[in-house]
Amino acid sequence: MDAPHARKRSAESLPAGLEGAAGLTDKRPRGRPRKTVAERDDGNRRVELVHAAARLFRRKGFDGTSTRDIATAVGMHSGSPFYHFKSKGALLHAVMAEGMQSAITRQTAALQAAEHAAPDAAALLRILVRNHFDVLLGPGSDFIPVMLYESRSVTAKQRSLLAKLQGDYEAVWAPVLEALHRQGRLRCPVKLARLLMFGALNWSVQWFDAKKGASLDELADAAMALFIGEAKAAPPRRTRS
Amino acid sequence: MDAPHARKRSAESLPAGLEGAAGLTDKRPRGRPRKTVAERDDGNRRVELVHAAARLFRRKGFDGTSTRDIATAVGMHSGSPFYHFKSKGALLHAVMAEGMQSAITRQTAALQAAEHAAPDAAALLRILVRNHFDVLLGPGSDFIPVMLYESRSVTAKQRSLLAKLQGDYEAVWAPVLEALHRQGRLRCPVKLARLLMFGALNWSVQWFDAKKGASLDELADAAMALFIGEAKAAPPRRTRS
DNA sequence: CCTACCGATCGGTAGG
DNA sequence: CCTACCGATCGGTAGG
Repeated sequence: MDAPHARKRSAESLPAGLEGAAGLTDKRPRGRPRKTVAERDDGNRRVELVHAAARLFRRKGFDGTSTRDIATAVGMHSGSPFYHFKSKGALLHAVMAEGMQSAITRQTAALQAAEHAAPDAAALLRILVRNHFDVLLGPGSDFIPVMLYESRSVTAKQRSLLAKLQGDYEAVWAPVLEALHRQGRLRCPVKLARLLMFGALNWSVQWFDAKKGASLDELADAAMALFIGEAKAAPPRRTRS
Repeated sequence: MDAPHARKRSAESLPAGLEGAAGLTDKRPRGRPRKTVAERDDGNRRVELVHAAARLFRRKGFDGTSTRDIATAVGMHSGSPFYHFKSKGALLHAVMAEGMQSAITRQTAALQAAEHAAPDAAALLRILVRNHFDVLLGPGSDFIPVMLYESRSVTAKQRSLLAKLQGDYEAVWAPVLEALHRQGRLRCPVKLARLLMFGALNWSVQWFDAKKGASLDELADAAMALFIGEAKAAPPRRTRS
């Protein structure tokens, strides 16, 4: 009978590039060193736990996932996650907060980079929409779906912390939507427009299939066409129906 | 110590009008009679269970609701729901299937009634959208939200049964959306338009608050304006910004 | 539909 | 981070 606690590294929960080099040789030149006395992996195991929790919470839901599931996924035993997180709910909050932080950073950077070249509000919206789809549906993106669909399991204190992050995320969109509204291209109160648009985008988590159907670019085009009646700045051809 | 199984009728789970008369007097003229030997309440208790399950599944989720919760809500003891349903999952399926049947019937009837008077595609879409909001957010509407947000807990066989109902529901919308697309008022592939629009509508379950903010009519107006750029057939005034 | 119950599983903890 | 464990709760059932 094999030892049930054989350490299993989950490659997919690590940033690309961190794996690969290590593991090819026994020497592990600069990778994680052999564990020595009084030396711990510090935050690394914590990061692995958060990634595993995100994947499981998304697939099975918060209530449907046991802390034992999460422990097994990173090669720990049942009680060990509580060495890193004081409760299952704290793990959920870590998933959500990290997902929001990452999304905010990403959208802010994309917008700032684009504003140098194309100060057109529709083009900026398209960037936000396209990135939003990537955050929701791209590879390794379990954090935001968990944030969106497991909010019921969050405590009141956690909820108020997350509300601040959600406000920051919305604040990135606000000036773009207001500009479009001023131009008459968004024919709808801005606040309701945002809620309805976020719904249209977020719902894709329920039906999107990466292996068939539209690509994320096509999704973004369709959403833009639906919301403000134009897919791109310069449509390659015009179809007459 | 009171008997823990004092029968508690849950008034809110009954159609309006069924309660009220009964309960005011001890004679219960025509209401549910005293239970006599070999006489059961037949389907009534079953209906109560489905309603209580819908409410609890919506508020706490399928995994977060125990069959004991449901039993207590209708004044039963822990094992009794399994006299009516063979499993917790069967109760979930009953909630979803009943919700879909009801929504399909409602939308079909509304569309048929309207087609006599106003064969305008935009007006028909507005009816579908308004009714959809009512099904999602109106009083006593827990069934469809459960259908939408607890699909993860459904078995493969149940999923295929529900997929047929979902297809029927989509079929009600299809001709309206196709007409709008032909008229150039829906600038987006019809299939993607349906998915994005349903998302925009369904997401309202997450943020709508009946006690503040927009009414269901205002929501429908905003959605119509966002999707096809017109809120009503004859806008009362035009705002220039 | 109640009573009484079962085996399984769960979040979490003490102590090392 | 493992070992060993606890009390609570869960879906479900037999037998009436």
